[in-house]
Amino acid sequence: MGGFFRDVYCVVRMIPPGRVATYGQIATYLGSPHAARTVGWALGALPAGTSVPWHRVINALGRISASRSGHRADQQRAMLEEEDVVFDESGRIDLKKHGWKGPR
DNA sequence: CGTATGACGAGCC
DNA sequence: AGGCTCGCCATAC
Repeated sequence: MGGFFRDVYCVVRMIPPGRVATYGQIATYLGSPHAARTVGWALGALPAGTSVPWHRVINALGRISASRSGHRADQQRAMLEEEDVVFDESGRIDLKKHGWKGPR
């Protein structure tokens, strides 16, 4: 289709509120289990105010990785807490509890 | 067409 | 448990 990005956005849009998915999980779903970095790159290309729930995507450690070049990490955490996602003392999410199991 | 980049992941120390 | 290194993939230049 238009490209890998569009596919990434399509999958991210499927993630329901209160659930989170990892970059690798999305990459695997798209058929490229080793393209996790590219997934993160696709999300980083999203403009502010996008309809894509990019905040529901975190790394395999259950942690937010967006703090690199912008304070979006703080915003991401706030948005997730709005959806009842729980963070532990280390700022990590329990993927066993909030992890997205995929589309049904 | 070759090199560099990037919101990752798994392995090793 | 926490931090560092190498590997992988899809765009940009």
